[in-house]
Amino acid sequence: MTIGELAKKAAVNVQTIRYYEREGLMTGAHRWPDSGYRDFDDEALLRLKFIRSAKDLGFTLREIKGLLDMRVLPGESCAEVRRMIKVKLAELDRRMTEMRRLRRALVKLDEACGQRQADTTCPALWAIEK
Amino acid sequence: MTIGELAKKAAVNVQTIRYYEREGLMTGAHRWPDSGYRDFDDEALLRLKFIRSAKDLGFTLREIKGLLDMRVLPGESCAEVRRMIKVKLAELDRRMTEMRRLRRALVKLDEACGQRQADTTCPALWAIEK
DNA sequence: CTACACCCTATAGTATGGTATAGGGTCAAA
DNA sequence: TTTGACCCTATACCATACTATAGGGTGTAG
Repeated sequence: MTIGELAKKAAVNVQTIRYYEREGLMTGAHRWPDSGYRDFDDEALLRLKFIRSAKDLGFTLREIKGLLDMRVLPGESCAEVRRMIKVKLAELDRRMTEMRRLRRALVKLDEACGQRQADTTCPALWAIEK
Repeated sequence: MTIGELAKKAAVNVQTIRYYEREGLMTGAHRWPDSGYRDFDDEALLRLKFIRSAKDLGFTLREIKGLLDMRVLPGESCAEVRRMIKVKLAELDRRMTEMRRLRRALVKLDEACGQRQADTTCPALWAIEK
């Protein structure tokens, strides 16, 4: 598929795909020899969707590149990759804990809002988290 | 406490606190009349820590300002705030689902790495998520 | 009373992650 | 064969979120 088709399917800007290529996140797309047009396959679409969802989770492009590069080639040891996976899992767990904390605070604020007297002020979110 | 003490306690740069003030995230600190020095209390520290942890979760400063401003004053209705809380909760839940998905993919990659033959290549992370 | 670590404002500079534009080539339908 | 929607590279520009610097004042320990 062309870069325009890929962009449409993944709901990203064409320039963004070219930018990801420059930054080494979308690697070596096949090119048509005559026109020089890029030609993407379904794997490229999966890869691009992965990049977007990881970015949505707050990972930087550098971190996402790290995730994408987590591959062990034939003959190599996987010790290093497995160590990196451990680090990423710990980070993910830390974030999920923070998310649950914020979630609890929002629910509490909602309850406090529902029960408050008309002449009082809602508590602040930062004051709810402990 | 002075801005330097606050910065140290929250592990942020002094300039960052002044920047948050300009952007309306750290509101009206008390000032010493003679020197014009800012004077922060423990609430300011809580507020600042809240900003940092929300930022760590991938929220933009604009969104964090929205969270901080979610207050209902005496006499006002809380309907609008409660609607915003609902939106934020939905967003948080969507992100947590994505995080669990990435977590599962990482665990699977770890397993695949552990079981692979020495002459094969590890699967890619983007290919594991379905 | 001076030296040094702090504080102030204002403004400039940086990194990240795009987005837009200029200037030009390609391809398919009418 | 021309027209319009696409593609290419290179470069400029933008918003966000800081971070540093210039130029100046404050406060306290020796």
